Amino acid sequence: MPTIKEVAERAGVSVGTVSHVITGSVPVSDDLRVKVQTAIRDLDYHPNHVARSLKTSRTRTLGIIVPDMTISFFPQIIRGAETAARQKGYALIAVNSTESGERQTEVLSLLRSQQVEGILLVIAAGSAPTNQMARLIEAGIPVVCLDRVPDRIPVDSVSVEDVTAAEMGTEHLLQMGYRRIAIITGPLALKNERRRLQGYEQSLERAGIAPDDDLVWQGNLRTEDLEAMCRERLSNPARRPDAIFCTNGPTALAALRAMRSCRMTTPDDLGFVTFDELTVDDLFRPAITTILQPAYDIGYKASEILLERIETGKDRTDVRTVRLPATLKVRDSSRRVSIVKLSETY
Amino acid sequence: MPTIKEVAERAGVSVGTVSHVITGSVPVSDDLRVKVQTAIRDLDYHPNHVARSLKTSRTRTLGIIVPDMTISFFPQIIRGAETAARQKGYALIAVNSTESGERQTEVLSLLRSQQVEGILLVIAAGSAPTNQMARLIEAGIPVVCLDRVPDRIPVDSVSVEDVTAAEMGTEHLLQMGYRRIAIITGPLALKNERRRLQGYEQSLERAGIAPDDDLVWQGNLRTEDLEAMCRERLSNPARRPDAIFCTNGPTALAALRAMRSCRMTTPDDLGFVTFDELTVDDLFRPAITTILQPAYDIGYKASEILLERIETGKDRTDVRTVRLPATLKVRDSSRRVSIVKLSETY
DNA sequence: CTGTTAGCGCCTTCAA
DNA sequence: TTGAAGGCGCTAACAG
Repeated sequence: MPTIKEVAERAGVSVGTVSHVITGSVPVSDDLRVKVQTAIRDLDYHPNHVARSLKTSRTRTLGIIVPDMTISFFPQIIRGAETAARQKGYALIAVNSTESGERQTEVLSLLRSQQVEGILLVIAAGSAPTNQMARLIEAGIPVVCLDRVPDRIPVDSVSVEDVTAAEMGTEHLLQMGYRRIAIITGPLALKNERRRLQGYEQSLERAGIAPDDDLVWQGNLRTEDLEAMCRERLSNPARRPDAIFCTNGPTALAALRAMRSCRMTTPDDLGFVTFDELTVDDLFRPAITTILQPAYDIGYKASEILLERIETGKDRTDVRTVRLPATLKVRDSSRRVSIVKLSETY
Repeated sequence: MPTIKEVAERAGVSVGTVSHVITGSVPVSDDLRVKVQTAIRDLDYHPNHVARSLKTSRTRTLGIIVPDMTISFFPQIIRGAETAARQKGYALIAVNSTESGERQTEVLSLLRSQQVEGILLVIAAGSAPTNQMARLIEAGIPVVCLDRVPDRIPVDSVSVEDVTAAEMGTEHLLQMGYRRIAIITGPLALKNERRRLQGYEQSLERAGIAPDDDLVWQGNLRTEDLEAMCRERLSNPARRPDAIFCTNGPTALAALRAMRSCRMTTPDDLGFVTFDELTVDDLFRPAITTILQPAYDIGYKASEILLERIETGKDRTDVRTVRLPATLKVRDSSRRVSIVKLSETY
């Protein structure tokens, strides 16, 4: 790898001049500039970003930590964040925490060592991130939380309007005539899961339906556990709900698998609404009624806020909390099937 | 951010000693080591990776460039690559080329500037990467190509057994009784697309079916274009195929959309087989018969090869070409429907 | 406008 | 076993 010195030699100028050409910070005569540019091309010179960063203590790099890139919600966020970062000349490093608190600590440390100038964080479900985040912020590294917002820690965050979104889904099911609506949540340690539960409860209350603990199914994020829980809950016909509302994608997939093994289908046996797209638009059946989160926009917006923090070094005290609206995409799974139609299928 | 110097001061030792403790390269007495470790914790010190890299010219960082992380095939590759890298103590930076040659050049340059020690590359469809890659390799930066393998350039690569996989899909359709099998490919500038086409042709030939140019539908990777092409091809009943074989996921989605707008379904009107999973296992209908690529393994293996190159600085001349086997997952879309059954549906 | 030079934070001889 | 010092490649004064 050629260095700035070699470029200078080849162009017959000093390293200072080469640096001036590269950064554009100081005017250089046309003559020399051309010579330098030629040398750069001839040598296939790429400025050593590492050395530059050491000198300027600016890496122009952001980091983003997501639980698992193979869940389609997250790559969309990353793409949005990447686009916003690139527009400001920043690069984005994406890493997975594999939903593990321990691993999250590792990658956080990795990103710090890499001297990223700011971090976008989707908190791992299995983490108690309080200290970590506090230390980061104390160290002057801005953090913006996405999707999952921690309790009690004053930190910038971008997520969906959880309560409203959950109300939207629940009210839609109510309108379609469902009355015994079960909600399947992820870990209630996550604030956004609690908020979605809250939206559900508010809608029921408003509709004059008494809360029923039997219909609140709290799960973790492990597919097998979730599926087993759903199977068990569905196996008792007496207590069975007439509709299911899932607060996230993995939960919904587990619920659908459980329904299949119980030989139940939607909407024939159960109405069904979930957060997050499970498959590719509505090419496939059953077409699931879905609360769509603007994942790309969440990433984009979070990146913008982070960059603003970085570039203005703004006051830590005014925490920004952005909530973007979700949209309800009504499909087949929430269409109420009449009793007549139901009996016909037998 | 505290520096090694501050740690040294607080521990009452020299920076050299602190460095020795951190790297473990030189023995340090228990007494001083404990003091140093305490100071590190107290100060929440994280070694500056940038400075270390400058000194050692080792970043222990790999880069991976994919066309688009929101296509589910690629995150799986990334996860595999990340896991292999982590096991060797390397970090992985993932970036998107947005399927653009220009952007690919940019991110390649970015990764070089970031001093990554090796690059995993899924070539963007719109790129003529010959020079780029040659220069990288010349500069001593190892590259391993994944999935899409360039022509003519001797470079390590890991991909699926394209020919065999395509034969597998085609033969399955033949066995199910289909005879007019159309193939929809991506850009044939991509070698793996050509190889898949080749597998298809070989299978037809072996079955004594004459090649029919009318049944080879070459597309690009833009959804709208692909869909329009499929719609047009399907609109002429006389020349219509009885089955469709798609060489990649985006193509398959476009084909299915086109079929829907032509009011055709699979398997009723057309048999259907594609490379790559389109939706979540077989929860949804139509359940598409799929050639599954071991995406995670491809990423993992590529990472291993790259790391081997880096750590052994092995001879460039012995190019490694790894082909992993695909598997055929038979589902509904390739089940031949009898004429009787077909007429029943009307 | 151009050249010279002092570090950025760290690791690694080398000497003690 | 410890400490002192040079230098990785670059930028940003500063001097010319």
